[in-house]
Amino acid sequence: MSTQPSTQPRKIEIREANQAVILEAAEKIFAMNGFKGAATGDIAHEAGIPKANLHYYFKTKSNLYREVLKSVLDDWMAAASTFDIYHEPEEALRTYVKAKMEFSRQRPFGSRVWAREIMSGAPVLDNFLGTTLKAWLNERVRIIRLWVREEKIKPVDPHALMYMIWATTQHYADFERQVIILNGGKELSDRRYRQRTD
Amino acid sequence: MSTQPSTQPRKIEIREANQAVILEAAEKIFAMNGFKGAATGDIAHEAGIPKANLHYYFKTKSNLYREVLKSVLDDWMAAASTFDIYHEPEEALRTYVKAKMEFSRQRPFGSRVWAREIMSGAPVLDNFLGTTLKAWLNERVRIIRLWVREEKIKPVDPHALMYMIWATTQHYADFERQVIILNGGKELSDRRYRQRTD
DNA sequence: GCGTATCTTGACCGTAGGGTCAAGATACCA
DNA sequence: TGGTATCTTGACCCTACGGTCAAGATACGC
Repeated sequence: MSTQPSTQPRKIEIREANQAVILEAAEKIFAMNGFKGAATGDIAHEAGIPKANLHYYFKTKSNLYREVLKSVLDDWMAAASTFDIYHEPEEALRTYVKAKMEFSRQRPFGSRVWAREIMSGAPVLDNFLGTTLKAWLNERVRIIRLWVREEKIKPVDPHALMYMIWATTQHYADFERQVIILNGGKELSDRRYRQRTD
Repeated sequence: MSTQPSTQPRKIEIREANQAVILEAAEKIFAMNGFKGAATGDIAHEAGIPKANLHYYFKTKSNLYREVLKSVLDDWMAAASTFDIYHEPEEALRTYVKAKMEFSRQRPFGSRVWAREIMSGAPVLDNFLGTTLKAWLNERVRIIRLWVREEKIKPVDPHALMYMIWATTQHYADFERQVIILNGGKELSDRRYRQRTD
């Protein structure tokens, strides 16, 4: 992307490239220490730029934090949308769980930022949880209830099922350290969880 | 406890009472903001004492943090020990899951301190995870494998099963805010999870 | 009541951290 | 080649925070 001579829109590229670098660094530092515990200086250091430069692109720490969360949210919702690709319970759940596992594996830091945000009382995400996510969950709950009524799956509490999926998939991102230590450093296959979901 | 006139060991009582108050406040603040994000001033405020007094009982923030973790650990291990009360899978798992749910419900802050510690790379708990917990887990894994071999339960990956239990029970403490918002403020029964564990 | 040990607290210190600024460097367009 | 817009950065400011201190208050054994 940046190996081209110097023909196309450069200025914008600089801006976007820098923002991307900062966002990535921020995601990592926020994941490590939470919002209050994260230092903009540390983020800048992680991004390989001086602190003042970071503040040139993101006015405040809060702004930066919100941007990180927004970005994580997008991925989260993308994973969520896979729930509706298939109409049969087996396929739908399997696909969704797989997408969520992918998310945990590919954005462990983002996942942890999310977790920390919720643990802090969701000061920023509160609104999203109460509106978008709640609506999404209600719709999926409706679908699951339908499956149960049609006897396509064993009777389950839909909320409990969704929470269990979230909890388990998230566990591998958030508690990575614990899992790694307990497994003696090995990685895991994710096939098994999908079996247990229905 | 403190309504007695003034007959028994008072000095010690003062010390212990104050330490208890501070520890409780600390658990809450650490749960909210993590180790780096927590301010000793905030903890003191939460405990209703001046900051200097807090430092009289706990020399450093790290000391205090370690004490909180140790206390949480005790409860965690107590819950763990219920695994071995019964010898049949059904009872053993049911009891264990119930104990873990109780733990999540009664010490949500402690649970979050734990989670944050792990998410930060377990700087303090690292040693515990690698020794005590690992040993404990290995033994339970052995037991579960035995159950599978004896065909007492369906074949499962023991590690995956334990992680799922941990993840799900912990979810209710750590993501309390999310669960509450999504449920419109209602509490939950815990009966259902036990069913889904085997 | 007196002396000693413990406890309490406001004031203080040094460093760290969020954010600003103004002077220079770079890119781009004519 | 010059001019403008964007970018870069060291130095700086101010508040917050971890931790100390010393002077006073309290408890308690004698």
